[in-house]
Amino acid sequence: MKDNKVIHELITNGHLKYIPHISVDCVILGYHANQLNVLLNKWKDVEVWSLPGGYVERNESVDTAAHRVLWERTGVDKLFLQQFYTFGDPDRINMNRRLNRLPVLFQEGGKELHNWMAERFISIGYYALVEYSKVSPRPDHLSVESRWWDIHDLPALIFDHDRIISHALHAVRLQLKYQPVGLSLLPEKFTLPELQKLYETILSRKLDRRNFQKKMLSLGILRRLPERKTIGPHRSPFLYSFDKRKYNQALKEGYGFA
Amino acid sequence: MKDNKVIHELITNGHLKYIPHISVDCVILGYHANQLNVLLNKWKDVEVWSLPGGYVERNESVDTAAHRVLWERTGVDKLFLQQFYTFGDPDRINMNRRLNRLPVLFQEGGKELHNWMAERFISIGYYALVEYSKVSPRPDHLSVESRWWDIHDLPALIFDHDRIISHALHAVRLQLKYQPVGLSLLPEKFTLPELQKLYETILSRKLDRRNFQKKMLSLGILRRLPERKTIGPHRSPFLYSFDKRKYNQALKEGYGFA
DNA sequence: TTAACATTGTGTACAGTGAACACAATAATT
DNA sequence: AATTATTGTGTTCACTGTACACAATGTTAA
Repeated sequence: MKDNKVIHELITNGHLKYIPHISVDCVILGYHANQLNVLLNKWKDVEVWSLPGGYVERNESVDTAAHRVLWERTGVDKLFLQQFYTFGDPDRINMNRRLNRLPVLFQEGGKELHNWMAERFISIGYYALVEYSKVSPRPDHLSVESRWWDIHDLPALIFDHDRIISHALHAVRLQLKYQPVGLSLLPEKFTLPELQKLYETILSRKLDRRNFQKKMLSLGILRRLPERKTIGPHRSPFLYSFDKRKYNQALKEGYGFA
Repeated sequence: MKDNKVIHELITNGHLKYIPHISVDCVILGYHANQLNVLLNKWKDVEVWSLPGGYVERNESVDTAAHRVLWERTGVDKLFLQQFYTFGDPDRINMNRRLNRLPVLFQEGGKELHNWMAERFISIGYYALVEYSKVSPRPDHLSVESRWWDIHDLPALIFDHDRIISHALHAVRLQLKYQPVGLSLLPEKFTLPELQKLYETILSRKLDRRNFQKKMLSLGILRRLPERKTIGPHRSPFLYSFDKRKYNQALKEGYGFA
């Protein structure tokens, strides 16, 4: 198989290309059907899933590495990608060891292997918010499958990846308080009820429709379009789009704090 | 010299003990005379200063490494130490290159050296708040001097350490909004005006005395003592101490967000 | 002894924000 | 034209933060 050759090359010579002991893990959040999803990869030979991650090239910025991983796993680029925490416990690799046998990385013919990829890694966590429909999940060489999972109904995860995900969710909820969210999660034109459902999904709680509208409009990052959206036997809501200049300004400066 | 022997050992064999390419930098903030200070080390042979930092042992948690650095440089332990960002630009090492000659790490007899310590480092930033008087700054083996600097009047700093410091200051100010600050910066007993001056110093702006008192007391982390402090020809303010249980609870849970 | 002064302790008034709630407008169906 | 579900807009109220007033107090100077 071609993949196996790539893996072998990575295991034997990867340490020349990449910085050892450092990895980047991306919590890629997609929004669909009022549900918040995380993109996960299934490992080749064991029943565990993991966050899309990667290594940092010897002369590459960590931010760039995170963007590269995102691009390689989703085909999406130029996205809001936020570093949120660095996980540096030496035991993190053993945390969720419910595996009955070791992944290919760590063994060969039943014998435990020692290569640079099986050693301790300090992982820098990033989260991204992507439009679900624009993403075509692609597994990496170590994985057989890549797909979305409901963030509240996750499969068995490797290492401390469950902890990384909750950390990321916490960071996203915090962001919601003082920075805009939605540009990369909604289509170009959207209604206020649609935006509200996104917020409710991220926060896992209901918001008051009227207060939400007032608040969002007062932020000044939305532009009401002359069109409305037909949604059935009810009043048609206005369509809105983000004022990208003001959106990015709010993203940079925040609006929760004086 | 003994130091030179230690340095030589570190340069030649350090990579066996420590994880390469990873460092920890601590922004240690001390408060004194209504001034916020940062602890800096002066490098041995060049006119630059740097943050106290260190490396992560092969089987050591990153958090532990940060605590160890703090302990080694200040003699203080069991402190509130907060990871705030990881700096991973490959060029960060060259950012403030106003050096006319390279530090000893990077050269020997005029020739540029290539050892593990002179390579690229990804640095995990921590900040700590310490009581100024309890600290006895101790230079590490690479430094000749260790002392406090006014955070608003810093000397020439190596690498991107100026950027790390502003990041840290930003993080501390954010913490002030939703977590208590002061337990490690003030003596056991203190007055409300003293606490207020600490807040004003961190935020670099004046606060209203009356509103500040109301706010602080409403948080429920202070205990008024029966004593007062004599401060001169004026009314004597009450002394307070932190209710450590409630303080730590507020530190954990925060109070700015519901 | 007492007046002056700087500083602290406590209280009040007002504006702005978020939360709870009321009602009219509207788009399709009956 | 009536029905129904949903949206757009407005009102009320409690709470928080901000601005400001005044009395209490510890020392110094007259």
